Amino acid sequence: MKLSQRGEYAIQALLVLGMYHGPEVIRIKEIANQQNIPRRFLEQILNDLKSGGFVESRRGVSGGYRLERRPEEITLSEIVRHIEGPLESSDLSKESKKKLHLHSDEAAKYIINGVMHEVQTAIVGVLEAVTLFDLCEKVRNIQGQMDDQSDYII
Amino acid sequence: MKLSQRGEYAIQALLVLGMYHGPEVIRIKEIANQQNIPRRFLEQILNDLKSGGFVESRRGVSGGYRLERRPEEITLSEIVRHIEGPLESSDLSKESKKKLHLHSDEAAKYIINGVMHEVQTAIVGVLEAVTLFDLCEKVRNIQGQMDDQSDYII
DNA sequence: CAATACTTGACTAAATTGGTCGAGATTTTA
DNA sequence: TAAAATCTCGACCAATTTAGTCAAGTATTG
Repeated sequence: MKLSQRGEYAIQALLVLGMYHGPEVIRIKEIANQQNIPRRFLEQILNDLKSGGFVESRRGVSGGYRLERRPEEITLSEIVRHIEGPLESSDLSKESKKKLHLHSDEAAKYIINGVMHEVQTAIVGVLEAVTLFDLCEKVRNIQGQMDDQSDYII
Repeated sequence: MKLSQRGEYAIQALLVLGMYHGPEVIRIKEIANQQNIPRRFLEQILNDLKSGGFVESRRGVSGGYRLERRPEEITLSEIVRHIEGPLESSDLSKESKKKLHLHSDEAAKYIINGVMHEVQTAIVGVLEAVTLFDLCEKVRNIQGQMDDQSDYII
């Protein structure tokens, strides 16, 4: 599984909002600059994240975005699911009654689908376990290392 | 992760070849009919599988395809990797020296990449553990169930 | 040599991806 | 209250990928 550019940008944006999480709002332009994301594209993405209940916005001259929920309550699987579409496709193996009326191509598809469902479960397992907060921590960690060197640029 | 149609067809085709594995060769048309795969498209796919070392072919009037290796030696991860491209993208976290010269967008990308690498490892873990032989067994199983009912069609 | 089957490479239509853009609606602040 | 800054909404667009199709060729068998 590879993340689409859109997906990566979405997580980057949420990461910024997570790092500076508080009552204050952050302008789209700041996020775009800091993360080097095309501004207009980011608008679209943040809008999408808004309708997904991840962020809320304020309009007007001192407007911007902030997280709607706390970083520790936002899991990566939710984000990816919202932005890239469903992580799990319908599991045919649940409909075990139909199992007895399969043509041989259906049998093959059925079996393959079963394995792919295992794969999806594994993916969700990983993504479920990581919260936005976790990601922020990691970023803080490597930024801490950078402080030790004191030759970095932000 | 979702399989492309091409990927699903490839596995279906290999499954057929696995089920009837032996010295004999199976015609493309039979596979196409049995699995309901567009014939011309399947040609392309089998060709690809051939160059990947999964199948071998015989030309001429009694030609066809057969597995080049035994079903128990072909793992799903190999198939998917060959047909859908690399399962694992380069792991930035291995290059741990660079870790100290990251702009903040690079830091974010770096962290995200790390998690996605975990995801890929999980995916490979599942696919690695399943051989073509395993899939054949499963198909035989549900076909056995169908025999018990004796109202199925092939 | 005729029929059958794989081989190769070009071609195409439709969907997806990665953006861009214009015009409008809101809110702040001078 | 008007200007300026900011989000909002939907349409638009080019490039890439996906899912096939097709024609002409090569090999093998009977």
